Amino acid sequence: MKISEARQQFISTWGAMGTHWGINRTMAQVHALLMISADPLTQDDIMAQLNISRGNVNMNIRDLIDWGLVDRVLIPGERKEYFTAEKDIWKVATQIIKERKKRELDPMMKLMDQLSKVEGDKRDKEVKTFLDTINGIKKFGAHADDMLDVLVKSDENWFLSTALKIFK
Amino acid sequence: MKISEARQQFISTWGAMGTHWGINRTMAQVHALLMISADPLTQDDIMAQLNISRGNVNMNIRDLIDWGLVDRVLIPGERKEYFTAEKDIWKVATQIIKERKKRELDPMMKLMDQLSKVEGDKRDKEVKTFLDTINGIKKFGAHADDMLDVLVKSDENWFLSTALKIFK
DNA sequence: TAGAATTTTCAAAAATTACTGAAAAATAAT
DNA sequence: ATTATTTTTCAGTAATTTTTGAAAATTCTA
Repeated sequence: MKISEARQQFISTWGAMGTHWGINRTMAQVHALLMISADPLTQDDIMAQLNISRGNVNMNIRDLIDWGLVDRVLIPGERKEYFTAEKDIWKVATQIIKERKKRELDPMMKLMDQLSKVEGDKRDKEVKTFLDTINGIKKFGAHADDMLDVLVKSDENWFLSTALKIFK
Repeated sequence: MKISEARQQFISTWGAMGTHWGINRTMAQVHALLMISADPLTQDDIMAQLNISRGNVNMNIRDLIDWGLVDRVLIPGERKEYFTAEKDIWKVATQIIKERKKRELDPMMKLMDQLSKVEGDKRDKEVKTFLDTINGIKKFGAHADDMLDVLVKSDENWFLSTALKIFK
């Protein structure tokens, strides 16, 4: 397989995978392209390589920056903005975990706290089942939260080697 | 907050969350409804409670069964089929992890293996960056695979308490 | 085996989400 | 301050995904 074909394949698959993870196809493709690009790219480079419009590139790049996965790079003497992606996959993963925890787990747990205050007789089967579910999620969420914090704060080698030694 | 309102809120939020996780809104809502329902429900119950069509219920229920999150229940003497969801959230989580590993991680790793065989001079910057990315993902994926296996096979209390004791 | 109840399928419609491209805003150069 | 370059916005359009509902298939009953 030739390098150009392999690159295409990677971008396309990473994009398809994105849709399974609540990220839109194009955003994942831009990310893939930047990950395998040795040097920073401009909006025009990305437009050309992925065959998408300027507006589309602009919006997805902004989202990627919000996610902390892409950085603006200033090249001295150049007028245009350049963009580059974090290439260490462990850092990419922890960054995604950190963001999703903030955007999804935290608000979900806040809601569970509210819902667990529902009024009603706990001997009522409907109320009991509801509260059991909510409280189960609360407990699980609290554990997950703690573990993800540890995971995100630790460095790759320490975490993975320790974890595997112990759990395997 | 009254129980009926709380239930609605839970179903609606769980549904919205689903869309962030590559699951469609309705499928997540059906799952939410079944989790907080004390007794098994029929397709008609679900249609009525979520205000959706028969075909929609049918397809989403089937998907949930494929995911291993919902089971058909036979009630003696009843003609209709009943459905129920696993209520232990740890089991729900491990089931989802197991399925996603199979559907997403495994094929992705297979692709990385192929792509790492790309032909080209490793001193070429383009080739080197590509291979570094691919190999990084391979290494990361292998670790993740091992850890998820342990996680899925262990029981909740053992895993969470051991993990927290060690890593906190 | 015929008829009734229930489930499944799937083409068409609706709803949602993503993309384009041109105009406006911002930034830099002269 | 004017012009040139680049970035950003966003209304309209396109593409994709989800939902409906009625017909077909299946399953059960007698």
